[in-house]
Amino acid sequence: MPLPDAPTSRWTLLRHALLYGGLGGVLIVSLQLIEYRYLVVTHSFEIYGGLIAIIFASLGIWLGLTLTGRPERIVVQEIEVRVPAEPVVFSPDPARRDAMGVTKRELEILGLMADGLSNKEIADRIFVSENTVKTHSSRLFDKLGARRRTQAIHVGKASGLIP
Amino acid sequence: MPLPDAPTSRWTLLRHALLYGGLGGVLIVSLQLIEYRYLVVTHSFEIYGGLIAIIFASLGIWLGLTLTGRPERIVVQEIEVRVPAEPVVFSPDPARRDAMGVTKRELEILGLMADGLSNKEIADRIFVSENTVKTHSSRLFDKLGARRRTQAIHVGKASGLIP
DNA sequence: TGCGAATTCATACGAACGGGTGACACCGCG
DNA sequence: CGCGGTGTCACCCGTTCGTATGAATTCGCA
Repeated sequence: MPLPDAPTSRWTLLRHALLYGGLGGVLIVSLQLIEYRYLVVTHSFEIYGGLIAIIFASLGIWLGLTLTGRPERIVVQEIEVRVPAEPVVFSPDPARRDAMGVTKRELEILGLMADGLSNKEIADRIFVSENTVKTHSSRLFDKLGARRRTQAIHVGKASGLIP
Repeated sequence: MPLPDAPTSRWTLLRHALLYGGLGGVLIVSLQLIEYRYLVVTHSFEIYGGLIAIIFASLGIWLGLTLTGRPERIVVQEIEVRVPAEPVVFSPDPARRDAMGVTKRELEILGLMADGLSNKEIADRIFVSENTVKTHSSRLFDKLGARRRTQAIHVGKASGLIP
């Protein structure tokens, strides 16, 4: 109950409801068939009722245990073992750069883009005109297969071009 | 559209449960009525069978819920998480989110932004209009102190809002 | 049950962005 | 020396983005 995002989703609930209904229908039909064919003789009601009672009681118990979910709470404790991982200082790897045909200037602009700078701000930062930044970024987008600067940043990070 | 992200309030859950339960009940009752109208004379025991089934199923559920001792087992699983390259397996931390007053929807949009999607693509992805995405992102920029989406992504990553 | 927050949608407008093209200069290499 | 790659800059045009404003609806909570 205290878990708001319990694994028993709405779908699970619905599935159980459907399963229950379906099983009930199948049982009723099959029991009727059985009764008509083999137990129609005498005193079938007792057998019939008994079977229904037993089966549905079992089914109910199973449902009671299942519907409410397993009464066990699994607490997952994550123990983080930090392995060296990436070097803290990002090294502008020329290999990755050349592999994609990205020039130094383009990579530089990509990094400034990732820092959230606009074209104008980038232009002022590296002392070129805004148009120059545009041409660089256009070529960069071509090489990265991106259509937006955000996409270029995403690809650049995924490719290890920028930290 | 209710994607699995939505919290799906308890009320909605309850409503669906009641709906399907009610449907099942109506089905059973109507079936029994039909049966009663045409077969009550010769097959009245089937009604009793149904009653027995319902009663024993309820009894079984009750049994399953109460009689069977259900000790709450707390299973603590300790998992060693080795971090190779990327920082940590990112978990959407509501604390960080609340600390900056960012709503779930805004955070969701920020994440899609960081994946390089345009407003239109985000709108299509989460089934809202582009204007809605614009509204969300505007408010998000206010809260993050950003003026561009790239800047918002940068701030979001620096703040641990997004991986 | 009422209220504030959250979500949704719309319109309009200016700013930023991206594509396309053309141009010029520099540098290294054959 | 020509040639390709790179860097720089400009213009135009269409798209996308961001802002402002208003409003309706739903949700969560007291």
